Amino acid sequence: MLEHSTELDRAFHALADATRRGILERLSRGPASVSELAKPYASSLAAIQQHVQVLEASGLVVTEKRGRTRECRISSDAILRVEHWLSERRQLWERRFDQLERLLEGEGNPVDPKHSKSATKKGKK
Amino acid sequence: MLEHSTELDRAFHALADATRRGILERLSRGPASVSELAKPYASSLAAIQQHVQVLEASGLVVTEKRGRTRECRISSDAILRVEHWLSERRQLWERRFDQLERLLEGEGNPVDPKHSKSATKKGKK
DNA sequence: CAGGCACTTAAGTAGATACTTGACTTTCAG
DNA sequence: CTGAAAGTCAAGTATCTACTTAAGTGCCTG
Repeated sequence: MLEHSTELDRAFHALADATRRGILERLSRGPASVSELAKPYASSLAAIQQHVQVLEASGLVVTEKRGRTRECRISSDAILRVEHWLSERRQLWERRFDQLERLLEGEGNPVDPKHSKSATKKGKK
Repeated sequence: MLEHSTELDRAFHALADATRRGILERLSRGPASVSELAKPYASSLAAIQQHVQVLEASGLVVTEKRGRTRECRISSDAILRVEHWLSERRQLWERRFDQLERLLEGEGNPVDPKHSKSATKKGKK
């Protein structure tokens, strides 16, 4: 993977770091400046600013310069797009799994009880 | 971040690679062996196997050795946990945002039309 | 049981990453 | 105007990562 960085690449990469997730947690409680974001951490301000840049490049965070400070905010839209990618894959798999289960039940075969919970909550069609 | 790798760290890191996301997409359509997963890619089998190891370490994929092949499957549970982390942060932010908006409306102040869509769908209390 | 298939392990490498320190640039307060 | 505050930019460095090739290991098949 040394090539085209998609939005998802950047978003997941941004999320794959505990410091950046911590910044997102802080921002989920309201906007903050770079130095406010840096306070909980031992690292240098420059390090946190670089994290903010990564978050902004990923779209998960938007920022705006206000005088000599920079206001950082979460972008729900970008987070939603990541959530959707995940839930689509998961639902595709779960749907397939449930179909298979119904098929086995129809044939009278027993089903692995380890998974039966996800089967019992389907009332579709 | 050179220290404790949490489940989220590993999951997001696993997701931050297009090849691994491709593997997940393939697995969302059903289980597969390592060499089946490798087919669409130009890389060596060893490379794909390493990706599978990363995915398994993250919990997003579970595998089971069957004879001389290894069957790989998606774990919805692990994906769900990642989805939850994201949606909780997003919802926290959206709730805060909507509260602020209601507050401003109460004072008769205009609201940034760029965001008004998320304001109009709240009828709570 | 010989040979092959499907991984697995190991070692090595080029290219990212996360951090640091230090030098600016802007802005705002006095 | 002066200086401190809040960022920003630029190197430089220690790690990490994704890949590769080469050499196993264990399980079938003929």
